Amino acid sequence: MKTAVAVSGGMDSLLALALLKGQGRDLLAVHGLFLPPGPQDGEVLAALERQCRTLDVDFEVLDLRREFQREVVTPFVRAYASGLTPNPCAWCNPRIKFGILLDRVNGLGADRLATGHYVRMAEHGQWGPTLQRGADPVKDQSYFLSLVPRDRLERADFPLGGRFKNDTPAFLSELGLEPVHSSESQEICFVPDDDYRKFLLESGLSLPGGGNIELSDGTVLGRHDGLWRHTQGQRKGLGIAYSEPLYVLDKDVERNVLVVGPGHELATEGCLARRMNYLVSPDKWPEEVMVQTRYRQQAKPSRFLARGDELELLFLEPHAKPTPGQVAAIYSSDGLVLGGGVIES
RNA sequence: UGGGGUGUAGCCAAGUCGGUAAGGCAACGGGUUUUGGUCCCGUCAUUCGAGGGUUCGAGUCCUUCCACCCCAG
Repeated sequence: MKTAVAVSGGMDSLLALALLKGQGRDLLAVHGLFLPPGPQDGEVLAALERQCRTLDVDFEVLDLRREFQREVVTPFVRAYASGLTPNPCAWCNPRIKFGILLDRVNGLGADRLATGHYVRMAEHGQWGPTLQRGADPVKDQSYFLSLVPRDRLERADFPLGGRFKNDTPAFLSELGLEPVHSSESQEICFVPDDDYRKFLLESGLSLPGGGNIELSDGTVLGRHDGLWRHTQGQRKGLGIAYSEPLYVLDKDVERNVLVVGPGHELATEGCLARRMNYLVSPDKWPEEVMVQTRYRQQAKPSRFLARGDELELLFLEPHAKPTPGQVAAIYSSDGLVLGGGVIES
């Protein structure tokens, strides 16, 4: 029984590897290649390999660039072009990491896959193994894993789930380990300079052009250069001087109009999520669930109505308008992930 | 051409009995952050349409001119 550990070169996956090694597990470190070749690749791979040798763990490199392009990058670009705001990190987990990568490590003799995510798998009395928020509330990444199917999560290990991110650097140096990448790479991993607009422009896909910026009553305030440059709830970048801050309320794709308004107009009563990934069958859910429609947002209480792979949510507290294309993660009040889906409207 | 109104940073806009330029928006910079966003912090008028005058001191008073707006015609 062997466990594969996905190592990126960052400190979290390194710690995951070290912790599992300390448990005496039979390990295989795997590094997935997702991005087009870069100048530092050779160096990074060599460093990773050295690191694994030090820890006495076998190391494999898996080329998943094609798959990543097909499953994450291309859908990302298409989503923007069609007026949605995609969440590539949330897709990468079910499709790549716990999808294709997990399949590939199976082929290498590992039946489980461990990652450095700050989430936990809890054993619930009635629901069985269930995804749970990480112990560290500021680092919890369960939102990004809510689209991963349950049978996949049951084959996952998250050694960092009970730990706090702040402790990680010190703990690593105690172990005498140093990450290959000194800095955390945030933002979208495949978008250079954190500039998704430039990335879209260079993607070669034809993008919709400019149109009006209007208030919800139809008053024209200005022009935009393409709906894909904006997203619901966004304040910056409108370039409109008004008596108060204006936020994007809606992207009217039909009319190519960006609808904006003051902050209080962002409030909404509910939303519809589709392509639901149920980690716990909704007929077992409590009457009231907690819904998170953005990463790093406080989950809000909500009622729900499940219809097949659609979930209608009725917020019980004021809630900022969710963004179509983003993920709605459903939690129990004690932080167990009941499911996740893609926001439709 | 008569009558009225307005002119303060990119936009909106406070400026009281003259005392040495609020605030909001936008923009820019930074922080937070495994998506987009949000949020937080910081920067942003030696100058108040232009000239002259009164005054120790004027955006604030007087005056001339200019520009724009509205109602008349």
